Order: sequence, then structure tokens, then C-alpha cells
Amino acid sequence: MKTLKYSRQRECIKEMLITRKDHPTADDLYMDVKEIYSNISLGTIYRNLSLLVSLGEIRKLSCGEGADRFDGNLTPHNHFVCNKCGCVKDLRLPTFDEAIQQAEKYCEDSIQGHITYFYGTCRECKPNKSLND
Amino acid sequence: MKTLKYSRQRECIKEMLITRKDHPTADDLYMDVKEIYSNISLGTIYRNLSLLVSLGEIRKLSCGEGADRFDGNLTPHNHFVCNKCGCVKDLRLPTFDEAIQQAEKYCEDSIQGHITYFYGTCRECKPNKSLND
DNA sequence: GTGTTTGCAAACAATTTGCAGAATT
DNA sequence: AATTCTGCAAATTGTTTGCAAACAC
Repeated sequence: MKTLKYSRQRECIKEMLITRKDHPTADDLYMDVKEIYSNISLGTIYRNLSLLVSLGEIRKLSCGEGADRFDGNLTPHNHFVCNKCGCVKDLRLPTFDEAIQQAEKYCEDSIQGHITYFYGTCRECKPNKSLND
Repeated sequence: MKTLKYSRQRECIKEMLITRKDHPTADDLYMDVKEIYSNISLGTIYRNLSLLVSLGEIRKLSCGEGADRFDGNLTPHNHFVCNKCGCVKDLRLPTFDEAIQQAEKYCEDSIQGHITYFYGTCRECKPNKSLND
């Protein structure tokens, strides 16, 4: 009985999330959307984010530090979390993705998806590195 | 200047965590330890868990639902999270672990570790399955 | 004795919820 | 008209912190 109705706020949240290439928290998105719908509330942000997650339109990342983050990119990819600056970057690892699919066959529980977080120090936070920063 | 001093509470927490094969939350451990040190406080549990994590003696799991969980098993393994009952199980996938190591070489950020969560429906929650439940 | 750890309670951060009114169909 | 969605504020959950007393070295 629960029909989904259009909401401009929800559209805006999703649009903002897709536009940003980083992985914003609910509060980050709240700031963004507030520039357009100045009286939007944080509750609406949270409600719509969890709705979009359950619809499979976006993804939630729980990196272990601070607030959850959200990702509008549904293509298979992984995440790198810097344990110095806390940034979260996309990480494309095709060979790894293959291995995952293979791995899922061996499992007796039915796997529907997976999230991998790589932890380390990002190149910006690693001062003694002679690479093109 | 910060020397580590022995604490029976910390030992007990670690012991409990290693004994349990599941992945308890701070509150689960609080209940466990309370049976032995009846007036231990939840703050002590949290303080020691984060200390043990930073010492690398245990691991923290943030599965995306509810409280963080903790794992005393340091051997390389992965985790399966049931999105029906919320249980978290160990998942050994040797071929997958190899792929991870390979993947880490391709990354320009220095990776120090990784955590993978597989999501799905566990065999206990999947009723229409003709396996030995 | 010095420095670390504890229990307790209060503080804090992130997220969820109840409700009356506004928006969508 | 019926139902869903919103803004607001209060409630809830998970975790951290300040402090005086207890403990370890």
C-alpha cells in the first residue's frame, strides 16, 4: 500500500550526491541542499537517504570513523579510507572485482553484495613520497 | 611517556572477545564482563576496546547497521552480514585474500589493511532452501 | 609516590521518530 | 480526498569525556 510520491527535496538530494565525486555525510548534503531549499531539515535528509538506500539507488558507507557516508556511484568499485585525514576515495580494481565474484560462488549463504574498505595513508598525507602530488 | 599498565578488566574483555566466536558489540561484552566484574562500567569497556584496537590486538567492524562490533581473530578473513537477522559470520576465502594482496600493489596510496563485508541472506534466514539447517 | 585505569554520570554525536501541516497524486 | 512527505523538535542510540578514587608499578 505504500506508493512512492515525488518529492523535490529527494530529487535534489540525489542530484547533489551524484554531482559530488566525494562521499558526503548526511550533514554535508544538508549544507548543499540548504542552498536550494533553505528550510530543509536534517530529518528529511536522513529519511530520504535511507529510502534511497533501500531502493538501491544509492549506497551507504560505514567506514568506522565518524558519520556514515553516501555514494551515488552504483558501478562496482571499492573505497580507500585514509586514516590520517579521513578522506574516502574511489578505488577501481578490476582483478579484485573478478575475485569477489568467484568468491561469492563458494559461499553457502546467498551473497547479494559486498563492500570493501581499504585503509592506509593517502598520498597527500604521506609527506616523504617522491611522487607527483 | 604513556606506559601501559595492567588491568584485569582489560584482560577480561580481551579474553571474552577471543572466547566468543561471534562478533559482539561493546554492550554484549559489557554483559559478559559484568558476570565477573559486576560493577564494571560501559565506559571502561569502550575505553579498553578502542585501546586494544589501536594496539592492533583486536579489530573493529562497522557493518552499517547498529553498533560497531569487535573481532578478536586477527588471522586474515572476511565477514558476511545477514541483512535479515543482522548476524555477522566469518568467511574464509583464500583466493579472495590473494587477490587483495595483488590489488594493493596497484594502488598509489599506501594501503595498510582492508575490511570486506559481504551482504546477503544467511542460510538460517533463507527458508526455501533444502540444506541441512 | 607517580602515572594509569576505573566507575560513575554527564556530555556529545549521529540518527530516528511523532506530529501537524504542506505537497503530490 | 487520500496518502505521502516535510519541517520542527524532542527522543533515542551509540560513544566519549571529566573527575575523584582505586590500582599498578
